[in-house]
Amino acid sequence: MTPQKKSSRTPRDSGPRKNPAPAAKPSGLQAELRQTKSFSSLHAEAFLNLVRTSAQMQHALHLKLKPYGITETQYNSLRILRGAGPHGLTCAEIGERLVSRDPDITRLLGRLEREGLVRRERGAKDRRVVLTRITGAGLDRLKETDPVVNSTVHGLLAHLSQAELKTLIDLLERARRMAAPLK
Amino acid sequence: MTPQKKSSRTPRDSGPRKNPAPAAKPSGLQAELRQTKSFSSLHAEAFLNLVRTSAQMQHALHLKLKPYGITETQYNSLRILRGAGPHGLTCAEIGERLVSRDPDITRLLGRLEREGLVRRERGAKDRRVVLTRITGAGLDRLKETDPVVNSTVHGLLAHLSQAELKTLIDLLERARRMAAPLK
DNA sequence: CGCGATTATCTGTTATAACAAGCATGTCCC
DNA sequence: GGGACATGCTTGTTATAACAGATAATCGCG
Repeated sequence: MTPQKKSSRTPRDSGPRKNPAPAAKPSGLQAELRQTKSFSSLHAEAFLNLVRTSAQMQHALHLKLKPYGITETQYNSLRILRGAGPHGLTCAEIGERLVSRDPDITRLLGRLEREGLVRRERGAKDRRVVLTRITGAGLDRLKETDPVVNSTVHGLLAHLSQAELKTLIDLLERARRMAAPLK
Repeated sequence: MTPQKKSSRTPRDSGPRKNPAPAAKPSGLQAELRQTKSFSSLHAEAFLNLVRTSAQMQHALHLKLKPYGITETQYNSLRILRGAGPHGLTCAEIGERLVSRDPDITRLLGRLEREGLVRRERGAKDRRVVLTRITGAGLDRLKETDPVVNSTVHGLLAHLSQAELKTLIDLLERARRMAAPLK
């Protein structure tokens, strides 16, 4: 039961805030989000830009992949398995290599197996592990979707110069250093 | 020799690279993902870095917010509602301002209402819309979580200089220009 | 008014994400 | 070589994301 008690406290007015920072430079994201206040710090602004840009691009890619009946994570997994070659990989290894974390590799692979894109098999040496390999159908699916992904990603970033891309990559890698690895 | 040929400034190139030889320039992300092949293009490398960095930072924030019983999107919504003041906002307006898209604002707000953090009410003038306002309890929750979010975000990016942050922000905003707005 | 088109939100349904507990090996150490 | 511990995956459960269709109110126009 939610007490839902009526708060005796009226919502504190958010009226003219007392000048928190020099809002001299109206930021682009601030306008996009129709925010009235300026960001509390450059760190916050960078973080929000990062998350928003990532979300927009992932969404764009998602829309492109949808007609092929495959999600970004599934595509990512297939790429990983193709790269791993015929030996296959364990669930843990796949998890480590995924661009963004998935706490349930088992069912992710289960879905891919149900569609015939991968095949799973208990390890012969260590019977605890399950080795997953990509199938011919999986390779075909990748062959079909690779150009879509490549051209989408390229199209999203084509307006930046090589130098700008390198700077961006460098900054992102350095930014990531303080974030704990996804576990 | 690096595959990074400096062709004339046309960003074309980045054709399929079959070169299985060890990459001359081992990128940081490539090592992180234990990839054997080099990235097919700078665009792909930038995209993957972007998505991964965003995911790691969001995950870090998620872990910090979890003890307070609130998700990132919920926190974002409450911030938006606090910023909007006592007039409240419609579902559509909230959706526009969310940093990352949520296709189901109704139930997102429903969960917040169930916890007493927001209150909803049909618009008097236009009875189609539902105006949502933050409650006292919602403001309290924000007061509790704001320092956590601020310090987390700050901690994640504190090792970058102001100039680097500004460059990063600028590049992200420019990168975003080609991505369709989240809808 | 009344009809159709539009807008804004809600509901139903399915799929996936997240977390926690469980089960089957494998390893180590006495 | 047998029991405690570690490892690797699976299963159960709940919450949330995603999408499509339904519902309700408003607006434009004759």
